[in-house]
Amino acid sequence: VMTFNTLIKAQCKAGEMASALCLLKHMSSEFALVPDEVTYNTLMAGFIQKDKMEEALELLKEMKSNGRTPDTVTFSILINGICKQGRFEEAVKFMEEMLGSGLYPDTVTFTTVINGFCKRGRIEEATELLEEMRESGLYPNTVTFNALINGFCKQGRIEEAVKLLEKMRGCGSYPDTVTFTTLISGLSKQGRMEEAVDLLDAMWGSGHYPDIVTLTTLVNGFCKQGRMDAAVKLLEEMSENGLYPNIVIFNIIINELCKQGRMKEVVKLMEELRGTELYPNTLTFTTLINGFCKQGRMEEAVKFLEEMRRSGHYPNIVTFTTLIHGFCKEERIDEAVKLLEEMGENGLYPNIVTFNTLINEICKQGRMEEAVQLVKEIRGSGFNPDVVTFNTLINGLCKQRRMEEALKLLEEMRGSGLYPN
RNA sequence: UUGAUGACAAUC
Repeated sequence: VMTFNTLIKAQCKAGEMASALCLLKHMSSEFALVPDEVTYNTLMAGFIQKDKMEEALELLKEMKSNGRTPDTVTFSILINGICKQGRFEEAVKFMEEMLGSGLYPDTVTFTTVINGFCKRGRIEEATELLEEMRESGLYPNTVTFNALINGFCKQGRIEEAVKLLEKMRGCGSYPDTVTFTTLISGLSKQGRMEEAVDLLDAMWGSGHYPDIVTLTTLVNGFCKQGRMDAAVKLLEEMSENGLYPNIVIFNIIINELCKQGRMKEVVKLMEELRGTELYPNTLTFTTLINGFCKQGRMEEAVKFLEEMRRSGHYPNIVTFTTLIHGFCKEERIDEAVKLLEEMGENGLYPNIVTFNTLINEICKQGRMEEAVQLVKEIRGSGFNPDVVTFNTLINGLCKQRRMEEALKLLEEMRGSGLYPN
């Protein structure tokens, strides 16, 4: 069983859930092995990682009907799935249900929910949960604090994030490479590159050495500031420390070249990547496709979509939305619609960004009634309009001098817990 | 053998 669990885990890690399920079938049918808690937990975690909650719950059922009892790990996995969907009330309910079945949420369970709150910018609730955790006798660890620090950084609240370092020590945990990188990322996003580099320098003395993620974070920071030279210099320095560029670094550079409209160089770079160990991934291709879309060069964008598929990478929702936006911008609506249909055929569903893209297009055509109607439908299908949705609609109305309606939407926006930016 | 934290792509 352990052997199969290991194999199943490997498939899950590779995102090959169909093969993982295949292994589950085989272990009982061909080898008369009985899957255990670990088997099911592994599979459920694999599905959650791919945002496939339904399938995870299906496995939970199967697990129970095969006489296996969900344990603390099972609950943590499912709670993670619920948090990823932003359904925190249910997550908390799940934690209570745990207690009902004699299981106690542990540090990982709490950290999962704390991280969920942080990811959605709900820091205050995350902080409350930290207190609750301590009250119930559990010790937050480095991961718990890292999640919180990341939450503050993502909101641009770096000073508060730094303050958490002291609290961290007070709780007997210590910062690690992730802690430093999280702070460096926060500083970089604010354009505070000098401080970010200071922190990098401090890492060497702390015993928590920068890793490839730290490096990519800084390279991205420099590129976004338009300081490619600084990025390249850092890459050279770091290669002396044994840190070499990976595909993420190239994705960042490709993105920057695209932003500068240097498409010839990008295409050349892509060719140079062939025959190296750096394999372009979905993000590489999507970045490139976006570059061509932004230049209005849709034929080339589509050409790379095909190349992407040929090299075994599936376009995802971001890829499709990028192309749909590109076609809309060029007023080639028929082709945009065709892509929407193709998405469905590929088992991909529009997300809020896709909808915002469509709403924007409808607004630009001055069809405000239809735009508002579409938002209603989106709501009905379980999506929450976000800040961009409202901005798009408000902008559309303002362009038509329909200020009363725009102001009404502003209120509606506030009413649904969104902060106008 | 299973669960939580940091980097890169799309919309206003």
